[in-house]
Amino acid sequence: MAQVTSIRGFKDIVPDEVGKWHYVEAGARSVFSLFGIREIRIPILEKTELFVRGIGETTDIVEKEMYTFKDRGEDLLTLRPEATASVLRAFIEHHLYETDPLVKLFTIGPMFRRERPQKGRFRQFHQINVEYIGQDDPRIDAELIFMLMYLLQSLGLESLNLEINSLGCAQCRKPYRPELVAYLRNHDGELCQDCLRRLETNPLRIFDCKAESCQKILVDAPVMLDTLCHSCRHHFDTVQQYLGELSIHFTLNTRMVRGLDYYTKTAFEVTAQSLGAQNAVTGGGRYDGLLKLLGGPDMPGVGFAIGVERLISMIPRSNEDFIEHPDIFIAALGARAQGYAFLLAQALRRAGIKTEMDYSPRSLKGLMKRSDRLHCRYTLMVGDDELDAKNASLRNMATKEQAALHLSSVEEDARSLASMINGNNRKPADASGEKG
RNA sequence: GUGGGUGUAGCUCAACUGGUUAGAGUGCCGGGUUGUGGCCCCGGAGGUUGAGGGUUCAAGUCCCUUCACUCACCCCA
Repeated sequence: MAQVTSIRGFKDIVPDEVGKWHYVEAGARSVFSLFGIREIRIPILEKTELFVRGIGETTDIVEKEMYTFKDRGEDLLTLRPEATASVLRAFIEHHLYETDPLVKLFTIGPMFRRERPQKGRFRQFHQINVEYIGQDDPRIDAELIFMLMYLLQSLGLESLNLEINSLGCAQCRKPYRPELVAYLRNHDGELCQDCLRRLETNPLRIFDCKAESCQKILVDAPVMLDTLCHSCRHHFDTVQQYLGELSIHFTLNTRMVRGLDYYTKTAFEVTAQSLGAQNAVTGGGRYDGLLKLLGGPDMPGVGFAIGVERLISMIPRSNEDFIEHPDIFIAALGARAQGYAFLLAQALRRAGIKTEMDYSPRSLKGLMKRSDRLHCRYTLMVGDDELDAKNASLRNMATKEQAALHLSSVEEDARSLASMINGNNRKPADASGEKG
């Protein structure tokens, strides 16, 4: 039979890799709790309209990357390509703005975009998403960025570049856009094919173009930052001031634009060379008009998304560092001993001891070898003889020391093994403290 | 969607210009005297060489088609 394989761009996360995922998720959750950011869980499927309105009709995501299909009725549904639109939809739907002036939310989960896979880019990928909704004080932007950098640093990531920019508000953008378009029109002979197209759809993104000819033109192009209105200017200055006081190093990238239409004012990205062409670990920014656009109250918000696969690829530790090892392996020889081992294993697990055993009749050597391969801390050796003599031996795999264990009942044996193992588990300071 | 690169054992890779039964390391299973792991030694299992077709006395190797993976463009986390 021909085997069925996974879908292109959809990856399995195998057991050896899962440890890093737990590490990242646990690290994120612990930082979020310090900042009072609460979890929200939202559906993977939404009405297509949510993303069309939220992300923008002319964006690449909406135009050609979404997994959209017709439900049995009429509704067009889409597998979410990002989380912000859904989080805001839920925020509005549950009137969360009535609960607190500033609502801080995070969510972790898979996103879907039908792009050609490459390094750091998959069709199903995962994001850690944070949104601060309700207020637009520049200190909120600064805190969000501070929190993000603190999280990345606490996960052990190095050589990251934080870039920030301001995209202005609707008012100050209005005069800027025609100015930029006019400038580019004067040079349209030198623009690449893609940029000629962008000139019509979303001229801001020409700044992202990698073609040298285009970059040359952009050197003298008018920059958004120079045309910010008074309040946007002040907002951005304050963000930078506080980042400075928090010792967050950043570079001002006046040419950074984000790919989603909803961003306003503060925009930021964290990139890393080692990621290859898809070098952004994180991106985010402010989106002050988005809630209203989605039919909610006219409230400001700011947030970011971390690409979990990209983040994980940068963690400077091996998968093995995160693999959990069993406390004890029960090496049973003989049919009766195996029966005893089976019951003892369940009792030990109930007592909180990570326990392994083997269900096939193997030699003691084979059992020891398996215990070793699993990196068990102890091996309990018990054969039919020991069972009769009520005496098994417990081997410390690291020190090779063996101690005799008097057997009575399964429950009793589990209890004494558990206390022996937990006893040796204790740190010296703890142990001395409890001895008295 | 467009280009480049690569598909051989579970994993990492060999196999001169086409030439016997496609190899090695690692992992897995077993053994090295009776019941003690890591090191060493020996043995074993495991491949339709991604798939399909073609050229040839002969194809892992050459040609065509197709699929997958991968990197880049594009785009973004």
